[in-house]
Amino acid sequence: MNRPLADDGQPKPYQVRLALTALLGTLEPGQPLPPERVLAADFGVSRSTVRHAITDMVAAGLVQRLHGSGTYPVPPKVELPLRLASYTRDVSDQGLRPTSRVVSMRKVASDAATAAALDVEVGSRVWRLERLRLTDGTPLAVECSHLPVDRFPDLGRQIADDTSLYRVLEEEYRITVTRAVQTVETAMASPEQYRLLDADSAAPVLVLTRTTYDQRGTAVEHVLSTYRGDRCRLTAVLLPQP
Amino acid sequence: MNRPLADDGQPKPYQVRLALTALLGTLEPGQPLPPERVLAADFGVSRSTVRHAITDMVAAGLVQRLHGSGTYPVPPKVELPLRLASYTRDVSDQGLRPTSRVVSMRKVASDAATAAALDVEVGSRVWRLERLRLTDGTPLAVECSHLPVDRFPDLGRQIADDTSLYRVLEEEYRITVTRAVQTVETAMASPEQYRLLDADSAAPVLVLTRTTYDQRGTAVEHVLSTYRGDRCRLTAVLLPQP
DNA sequence: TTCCTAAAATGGACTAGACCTCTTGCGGTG
DNA sequence: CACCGCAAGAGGTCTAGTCCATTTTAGGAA
Repeated sequence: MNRPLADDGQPKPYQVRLALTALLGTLEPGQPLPPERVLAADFGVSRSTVRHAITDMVAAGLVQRLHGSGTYPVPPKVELPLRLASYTRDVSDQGLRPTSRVVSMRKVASDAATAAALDVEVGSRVWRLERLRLTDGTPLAVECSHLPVDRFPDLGRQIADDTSLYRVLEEEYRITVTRAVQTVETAMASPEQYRLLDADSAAPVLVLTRTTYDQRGTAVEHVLSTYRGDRCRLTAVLLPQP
Repeated sequence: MNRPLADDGQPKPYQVRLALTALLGTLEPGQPLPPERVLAADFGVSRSTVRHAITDMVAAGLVQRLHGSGTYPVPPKVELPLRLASYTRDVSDQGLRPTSRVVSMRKVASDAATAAALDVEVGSRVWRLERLRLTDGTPLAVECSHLPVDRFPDLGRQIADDTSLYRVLEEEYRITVTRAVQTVETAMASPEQYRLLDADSAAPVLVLTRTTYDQRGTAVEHVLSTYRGDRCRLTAVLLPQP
């Protein structure tokens, strides 16, 4: 098959991307795109240009690359409500199966940002709980929570895979989270992160930071979550300001 | 100056990125990074690899490229509260000067997504208002609003640069927005968009869609906004669910 | 001095290709 | 039939280079 580009003066990677997006619609489910080298020959561009286009499509969440196998269409995004609920509920509300894996759990000295958020002294002991969040077995996010050790001394023994942190706080420490401040921004993943997320090195991620407060208004937890931008969309319901 | 990489097995663009991030801290404000060709020679890598690293840093919001001039550090991000307030207020609350430019204003036939959001028939006439949002004169977002023509017949004459749409709705049509549903996701910008935004073609953007409802619960407006991911961060205050 | 122009320097957009790792599938071996 | 090994083919990484577009700068003309 030969499909040379009708060059319209737009950047070539963009033209290739449009052509590939159209091609996607004609594929059977589970069928990969033609190999990069074939596409390069067919379109009359270099393989680098094809890779540039596909990298953009990966970032846009249209396709995923499987090393050694091929480039495949991907299923639609997971919806993540911006609300004060647990990851478990957010995901299972969509009929997907949420799981968590504890990557690491240890005591560290708090850095400046964490200390400021939790209103403790810089360098004081905090738990650092790093978890991998999955939907239907596929990695969606890396979540790194920080909580003061002196308030939650036994947390290290109370957390395991698929344990809800908020449930532990409620049942073991009688703490209910009542308010949170959250920020959202884009970034590029670090190698450590995209390794855990099984994602492409060029994939943009959504970085969410959240500080959670209890019923007395005291900061309980400071979280930094890194979501695969190609696999989720945040939603929020906005109401008038006081 | 010669700073060859102490290759640690990580991807070279990542090593270069770390080295450049460190270098950033030593720069005087307003001073550019060394030219790409110089960095390539200094680090002992190809120029493509340096460009790859810098592209990641642009996406991460650390630097900006100026064609023909150099690659410069960039100021910190604009905070955008996820709340039911106007763009004007969000930006001016941070001591920045918000302006808007009407890119186009015309009547179109509504597409499926817009029709569903506004609860009108597919193909019915809607205003399509495309505006460029700027802070201190720098492009931040492209905002494309859709409103039903039959409810707002004279909107075309009532909107100009720096006009607040919500003020027109309130003063001319006695409509107050009381609720909105918003989604956030990442994407890559189209050439049209990054031209307007004066951004890099590889820059990820935050795509926000918002449907706004009036005091009677009727959908008033459907907006698709494309924000430069390197220039803003969204914030939200979360409260318990009903 | 001031202004214009041409050259130099910079980022932008590719191409062509080498070499790597990982997956897949085929064929031989037991 | 089951298993293993290997080769082909896929994506991953990186180099070296060409030519273009834009900005900056230096030098010459007025």
